[in-house]
Amino acid sequence: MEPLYQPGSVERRWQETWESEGLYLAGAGRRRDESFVICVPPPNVTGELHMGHALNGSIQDVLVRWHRMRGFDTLWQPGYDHAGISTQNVIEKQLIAEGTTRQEVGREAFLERTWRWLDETGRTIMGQYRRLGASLDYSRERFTMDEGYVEAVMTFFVRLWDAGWIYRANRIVNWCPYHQTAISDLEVEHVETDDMLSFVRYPFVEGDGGIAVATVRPATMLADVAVAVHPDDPRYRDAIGRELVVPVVERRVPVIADERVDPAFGTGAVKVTPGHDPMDFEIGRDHGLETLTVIGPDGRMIAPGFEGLEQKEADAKVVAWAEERGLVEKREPYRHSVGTCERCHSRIEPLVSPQWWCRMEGLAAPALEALRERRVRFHPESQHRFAIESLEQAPDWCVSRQLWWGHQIPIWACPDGHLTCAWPPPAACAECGSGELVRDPDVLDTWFSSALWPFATLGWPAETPELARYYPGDVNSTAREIIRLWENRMIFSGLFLLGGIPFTDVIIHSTVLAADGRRMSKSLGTGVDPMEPVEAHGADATRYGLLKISSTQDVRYAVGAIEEGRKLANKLWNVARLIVQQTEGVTPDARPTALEERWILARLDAARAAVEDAWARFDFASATGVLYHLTFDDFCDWYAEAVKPRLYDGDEDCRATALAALETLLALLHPLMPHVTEEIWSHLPGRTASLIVSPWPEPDGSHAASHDALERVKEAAQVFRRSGVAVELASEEERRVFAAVVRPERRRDGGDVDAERARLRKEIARAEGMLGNERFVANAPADVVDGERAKLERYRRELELLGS
RNA sequence: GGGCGGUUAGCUCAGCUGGUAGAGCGCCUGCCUUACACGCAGGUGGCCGCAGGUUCGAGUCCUGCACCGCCCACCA
Repeated sequence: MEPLYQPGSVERRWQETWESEGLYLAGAGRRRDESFVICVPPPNVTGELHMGHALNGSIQDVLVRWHRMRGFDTLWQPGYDHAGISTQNVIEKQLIAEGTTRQEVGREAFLERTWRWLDETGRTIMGQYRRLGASLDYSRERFTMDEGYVEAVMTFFVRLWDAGWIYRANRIVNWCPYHQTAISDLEVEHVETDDMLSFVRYPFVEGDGGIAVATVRPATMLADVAVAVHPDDPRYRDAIGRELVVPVVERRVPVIADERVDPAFGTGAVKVTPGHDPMDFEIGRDHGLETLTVIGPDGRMIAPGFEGLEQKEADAKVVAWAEERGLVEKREPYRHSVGTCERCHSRIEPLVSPQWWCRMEGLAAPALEALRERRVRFHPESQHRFAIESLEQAPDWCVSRQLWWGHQIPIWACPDGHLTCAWPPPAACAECGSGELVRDPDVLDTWFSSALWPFATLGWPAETPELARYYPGDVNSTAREIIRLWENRMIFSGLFLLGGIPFTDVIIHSTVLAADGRRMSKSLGTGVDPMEPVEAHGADATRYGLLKISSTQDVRYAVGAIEEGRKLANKLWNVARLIVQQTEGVTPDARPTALEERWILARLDAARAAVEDAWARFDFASATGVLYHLTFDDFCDWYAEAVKPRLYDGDEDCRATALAALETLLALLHPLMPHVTEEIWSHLPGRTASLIVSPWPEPDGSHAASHDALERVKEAAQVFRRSGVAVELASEEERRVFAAVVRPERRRDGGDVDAERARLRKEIARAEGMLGNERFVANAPADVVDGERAKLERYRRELELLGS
């Protein structure tokens, strides 16, 4: 064992060993009937591990390893998401770079190419999880487009259809002109954008004057079917019911009244364009207006006379036309937020198009009940409330996407237009028996399949032994932004399809921001690859650091925390060297014969309880803190220092206990820092089984009383080190420990006695002040008052020892 | 515009149901003491964002204000 712990080679070696010896497999080390199940949030097949994954992986691995040591039948389910739009984006970019398009290549060839690319280049994240030491059961890796998984997705859709919750509707959707597909509200990213706001007057058909409207998109005037004003707006009250002429197209449109119009914005009058604006679509629907379309699926104009123009060109043409006729009142710069596609950042085009929708009431109700009854609990509590609110307000789910990469919708149409929804693929139309069926070209929203992850990975809809054993699971851990997209949908689909919740606890972990507080993002260049600290400081250190900084809110990435982890690993390694070197041929055995032995066993016991409590509350930062101070302060700086002379002397009880105490320390640290603890474990005498499947330490409350005695020694040592004055100790044992810790050769004479006296006088004055306050003594809890009395007494005693 | 959270030592952050402020890093002073200089011992450093209130006592509870984040939202 070298003095400097080198994580790199050690960690890789153990990662290979653990996996090849089957210690990551579900059920490894199982000693009891209960199971503990977590499924990893399936990362995109095309993705790389980012800091959020690394934190989340650390969280899940700690819980899995802890439960495995406690004897649970653990399963940590790995796998990937096919990530419809994201993956298709990658392949489409490649095609464009090659001078072609997906349309030219064709659907079949495109899909073939995607599969080939995935096999060659995708699926890198599970390798990175391995390097982090994540003990997933890699033998069970699943993919949302696996043959069996497709069965699950199709079955889900058919069940929804049979329940009557799937319907087709022509609605205005968020249309991405680049991907040429509808995307959900949740996939739209709003960005502040600078635009021009144009005020254009629409003349009355009869009589003079007109009404001016404000618009940032003059081109959409071509599809205007009305002008709306607020019913109570005095400026326009008389205009309601009159007709206006839309410039350029010279269409006659009515002035209508609608409460959704904000009188304070612009001119207080809104042009109504149901075909190209979400609010206008609703107003149009409610007033029975026609829906006109002047923009095509590629975002270019299709209006007569404007065909093929970019919208900006069309805007200019329309404004020019109106300006020539003196209808433009003014144009001014205007900053507002514009929806963009979160994948390609194209400006979202609100377009009316036919899509498949899923009604939410029937799905949401049981999930809401489960949340309100806390059968599923989100942590922290604020996220629990958010999950409930999101479900209460969940709008119908647009499940169709005009993509190729994904699960094609299992609906077929016959020449007469009858629809058949079935799986496996039907041979004939369910209504007329026609065999000429054409399948709907759309695919399902990616989240439609992710919603099934906790049970589709276990073989559902087949009734597999895994499903019986591991469903429902226990914990799900994920990022905040995914609560509505994923968590809520897993809960309602589990309830709908299996009649039971998929897990009981949802951990919403911190978002890891860059060190300067900005978001970690590739485009900003603020991202940090988690493999960087793993290579520099080790996987153990990285896990430690990430959990140390984690909290219930966003946190800043701090290398310092990871360096602290590296120091902890090194410290542990070295104290183990000390003990291992002095205990050749000794059998570990806790023999609490001396004070320092009893004390460290009590400290280990207390730390075990604190750590268990913190893990169980998902308070990962507290747990790392407890383990850090246990190792540095208690084990190394006090216990190891106190015990050294007896260890060198060959005291058998001391040596056997030191080994036993070290073993307990290693076990407590293992879920957090598996590699360094396993490496040390392997150097201990008589060790054959891996620490992974070794039992978690049992409670042992028998030594708690030694605490006070050692605290007295600590105080005496501190006073001595500060002032050079030796405080008298009561027992032989205490004096022995004192002598071991404050070694004679290190004693220095003198010390700053005056400073120490001044400090004590100050403390005494403070305590006397408090105890002199009658109301304090009368109202404060007894232990607080007693604590102050004890402090006061001690300070006086110490002051006396220093002499005045 | 709505909702949630933050403001504590130079930096990053802990402080549970109110009891008189802590950690790590940094800085200062000693130490290469045969486990570890990725170390040991000791120390410096805070009107706990601002203003009120409740209380014997307030980072801790209440009210208002000021900044800073995040999420959500159809303001043309």
